Amino acid sequence: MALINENAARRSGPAVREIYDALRHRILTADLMPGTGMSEVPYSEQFGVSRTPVREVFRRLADEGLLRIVPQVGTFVAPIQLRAVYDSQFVRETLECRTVTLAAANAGGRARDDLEDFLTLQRRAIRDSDLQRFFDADDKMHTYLIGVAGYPSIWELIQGVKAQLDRVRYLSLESGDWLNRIFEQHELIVKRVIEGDATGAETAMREHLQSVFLTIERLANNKPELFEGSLGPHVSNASKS
Amino acid sequence: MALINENAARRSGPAVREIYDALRHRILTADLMPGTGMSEVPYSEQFGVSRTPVREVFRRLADEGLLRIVPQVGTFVAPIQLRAVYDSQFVRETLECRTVTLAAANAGGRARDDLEDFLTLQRRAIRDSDLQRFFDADDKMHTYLIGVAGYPSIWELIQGVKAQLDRVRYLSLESGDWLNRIFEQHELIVKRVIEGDATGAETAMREHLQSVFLTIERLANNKPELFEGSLGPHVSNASKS
DNA sequence: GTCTCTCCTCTTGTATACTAGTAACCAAGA
DNA sequence: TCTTGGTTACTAGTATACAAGAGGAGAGAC
Repeated sequence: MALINENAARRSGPAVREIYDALRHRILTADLMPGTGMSEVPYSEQFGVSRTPVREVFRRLADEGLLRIVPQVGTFVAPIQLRAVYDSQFVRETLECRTVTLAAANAGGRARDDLEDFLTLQRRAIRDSDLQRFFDADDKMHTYLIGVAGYPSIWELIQGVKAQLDRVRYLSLESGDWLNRIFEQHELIVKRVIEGDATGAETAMREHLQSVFLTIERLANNKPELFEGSLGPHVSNASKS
Repeated sequence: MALINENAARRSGPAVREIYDALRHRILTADLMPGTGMSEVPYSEQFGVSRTPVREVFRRLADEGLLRIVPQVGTFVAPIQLRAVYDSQFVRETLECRTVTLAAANAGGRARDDLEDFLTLQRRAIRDSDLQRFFDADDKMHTYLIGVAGYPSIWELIQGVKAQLDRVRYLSLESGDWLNRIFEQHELIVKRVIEGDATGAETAMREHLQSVFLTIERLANNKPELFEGSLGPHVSNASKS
């Protein structure tokens, strides 16, 4: 699994790494829509390599829940499973709320400067309406906070889980005002971390992450064809053995 | 990563699945010690298959942090990285403490019966000194509690993270009295979940998981040659960009 | 004795050929 | 018209062959 080791596919040959990054990005940004057929041969031709590295990439993306490999039939872009999205949100929220608490306890003067730099980056990205750059700066800030908490490597794990959330985020194509609201939430988080207000930071982080989650539920209601599984909240399931 | 989709290697051909299970178990139980060389050819002969499925298994285990693939050189059983162990513990503790809180809120009459069944299984395993059976029942109970909380699929994620902890657990070869202590902790958790005492259940779970952690530090002190990286606790790292 | 260069062997990375299973299509019959 | 049978095309799974790099052993020079 992704924790522990540096980056997932980055250890392999250059072909694998490149193809992995490209395909993952195309899936997350919904350039490849859920359900799209993905058989190995066309992509090996497209990237100018043999089936082997493409196959390795497919396998890895399937492990991440982004592809679905059906033996002897084909490989398809996985539908967005609402259950998986809910679970991913739960994991991310639980871990990041805990780490931001620790971050607030740990943050020193240097962290203050660094965090303000991240906010500046985001402010500029909004000014230039550069969504990708904003998302990058967003990710970097979350990564940084987890590092300040003392557990930098778990960002890798969150990254994997977050893939499901990002897919929805890109699909919902949000703009303008929404970015400002996210940014204000970031400001509040940073403020409380710098102040050392652990409880307040946790609250701010939870509200932040949950507001992103609202986007998801809105999309699930508007475009149910992209999803698989019911929308209902989890029910206590005490009947399993 | 591993969340979202059912089991990791279970989707592949029978060869891959079988080899994956076998090798993973051998690594976790320290039958294959950290540092052992693992080149592809001998194992393909041993399992009577070609390099391809073995290679796929190696890559998957490398993703889990159990193998380390060095291109053009060889593949080795990964050393136990203390940092990774600490991080794994953090993730598991954070997630399971949260889920047990929810479980305590959700648990109904059926859960009560099921949980008591799990305890009975464990009691018998201890009576028979059957370590493997105890570990299995242990895992099943944790899985069940996460299911009651409403997020059954995140057990997959914890499972992956837990691999690092399990390696240490098997290496330290604990016995007798230790099992009883674990069992008592389980009893306390179950008791509080059934009572609906969310806070109490969380506390019990945290103490339970952290006690496993003590084992780790003991082993790290006794057999440092199996480990890689320093033993010190995490330090706030606010210097990263 | 020691250092260096070369070559050989072993490793993983990649390409290609072969196997086997699925599904869709089409035709023949009721 | 519907059903059923077989044929065909396509898929992923596996085996094997080849390429490229790392590392160690051994020979030679100093």
